[in-house]
Amino acid sequence: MSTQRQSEWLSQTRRGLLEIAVLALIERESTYGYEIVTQLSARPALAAGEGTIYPLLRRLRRDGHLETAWRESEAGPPRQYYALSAAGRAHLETLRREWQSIVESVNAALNPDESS
Amino acid sequence: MSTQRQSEWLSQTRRGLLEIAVLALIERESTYGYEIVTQLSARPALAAGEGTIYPLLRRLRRDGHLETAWRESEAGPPRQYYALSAAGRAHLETLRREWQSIVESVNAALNPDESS
DNA sequence: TCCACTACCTCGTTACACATGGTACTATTT
DNA sequence: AAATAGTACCATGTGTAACGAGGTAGTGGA
Repeated sequence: MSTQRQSEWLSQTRRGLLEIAVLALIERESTYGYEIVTQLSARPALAAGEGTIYPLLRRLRRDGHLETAWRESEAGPPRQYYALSAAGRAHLETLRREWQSIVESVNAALNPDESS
Repeated sequence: MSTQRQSEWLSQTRRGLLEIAVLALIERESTYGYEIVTQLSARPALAAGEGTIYPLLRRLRRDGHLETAWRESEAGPPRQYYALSAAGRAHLETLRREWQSIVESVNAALNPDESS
């Protein structure tokens, strides 16, 4: 498989966006790294390989936004499940607001004076 | 003045987004670096200092997306005006589409099954 | 003369996406 | 029994961009 080559612009833009997307996925349901990579690959704009997702997850845990628990799988190696901490939920709410603000700003720049 | 301290997340997320915003501003009307910094500072989500904008403009010119011309100012030092090249216009159209796709993907992740 | 504003620029730090490659367990095929 | 494919984790090196800090000039007013 291997994630297909993305445009350089997309690669740069994904920074931060992946964080909000991953937090949202985990908010929906506690899950693990490999599954997140698989889910994201369904959306080309957010598709990211393991070399991106695993470091991101460890970073979010390091910063106290995620809690982890090892759980066995019926078939295959054990999985490390991630869940939002209280701080993580608050963080996601902040990012939601900032994301909203970014979308408005970029759209405003793209569509000059959309009067009314 | 000096651009006020932004969140780390915003700083990372701005990558690429600044490019589309700056190209859109220049598409609207040929302008120069200092003016762009001033205009962006009106939108906190996209506010960026000179240390960010000037390198970005030079990068866009280097890649053939912008053309430049020095023009005198009635008061103050001369200004370097930027305008979109044909390649720059095409590039902006591509980014518009990719941006649209990103917004849809992130919103879909943030709002699970919004069944009409 | 000094200060503030305009307008350009460079450099060093830091952070992150990504490709590559590695380990290990399970299940299926030969 | 050995090989293969799929699952699931991880680490390292490279390249790029945002940002802060600092520097150079020109203009105009106190």
